[in-house]
Amino acid sequence: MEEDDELCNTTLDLGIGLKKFVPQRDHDRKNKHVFFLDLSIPLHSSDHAIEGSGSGSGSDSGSGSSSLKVNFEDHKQASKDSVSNGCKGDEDRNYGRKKLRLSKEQITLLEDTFKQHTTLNTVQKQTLAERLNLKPRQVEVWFQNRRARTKLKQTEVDCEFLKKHFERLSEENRRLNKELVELQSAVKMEHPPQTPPPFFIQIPKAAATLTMCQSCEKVGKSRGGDGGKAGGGPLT
DNA sequence: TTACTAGCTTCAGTTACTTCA
DNA sequence: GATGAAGTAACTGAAGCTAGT
Repeated sequence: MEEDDELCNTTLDLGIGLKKFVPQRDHDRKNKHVFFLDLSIPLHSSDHAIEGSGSGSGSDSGSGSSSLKVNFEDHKQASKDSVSNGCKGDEDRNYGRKKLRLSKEQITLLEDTFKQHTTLNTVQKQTLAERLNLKPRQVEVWFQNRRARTKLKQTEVDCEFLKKHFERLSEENRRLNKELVELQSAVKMEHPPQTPPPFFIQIPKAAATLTMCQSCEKVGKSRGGDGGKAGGGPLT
């Protein structure tokens, strides 16, 4: 019943289809066609997804015995001492591409900053980079990836919500159809000769042949059921 | 005013690397 | 120790915006 309450307090405004991407920020004015799943749902879970997600994979790992361990340990120490940036190579374009593992402290500060604003201007980026002993480019990349993770997480939450809502509507549709059939048979009993033409409420074809995005499939699989997978036809 | 260009930013998609079971 | 999956830092390319010419 908690779900019911949640639904009751929720405004649903959704659409699935192909449309022009509507820019949400001044600097985000791409006008390309994208597949969208547009929801205006104030979900508690959404907030959680944004606040509690990402980068939580214990980056402060002290294990490992490769030569890189030295770098990580050095970096950990360095970030504590604010001496080294732990960055390998002089170029941003690092062809060796040895990956830096950000320290716990660095991630904490990045996360805190991200909670305040998900994009940084040049000054903010520079300042943060100095505080973290990283290059501005690294801060920029982290924010890019963080935004991507947030978006993915949000999409998963939205898909999950849509799935539940669809199931709820399907159930209601079944119930109403059943009720209709019962009423029709009752009317038939009373007025056998003048039977009105029967009509049925059907689930829209498009809804019945929804193609699941990867995120939804993931969620569905992780829940162990059939995931509410409904057909395989592409959306039109 | 319009057209072009350079420099910047963002995003989506991908790659490469690390960690862990 | 080998291996595959998951997580994520870093890269690439496309596209939009702005300022300068």
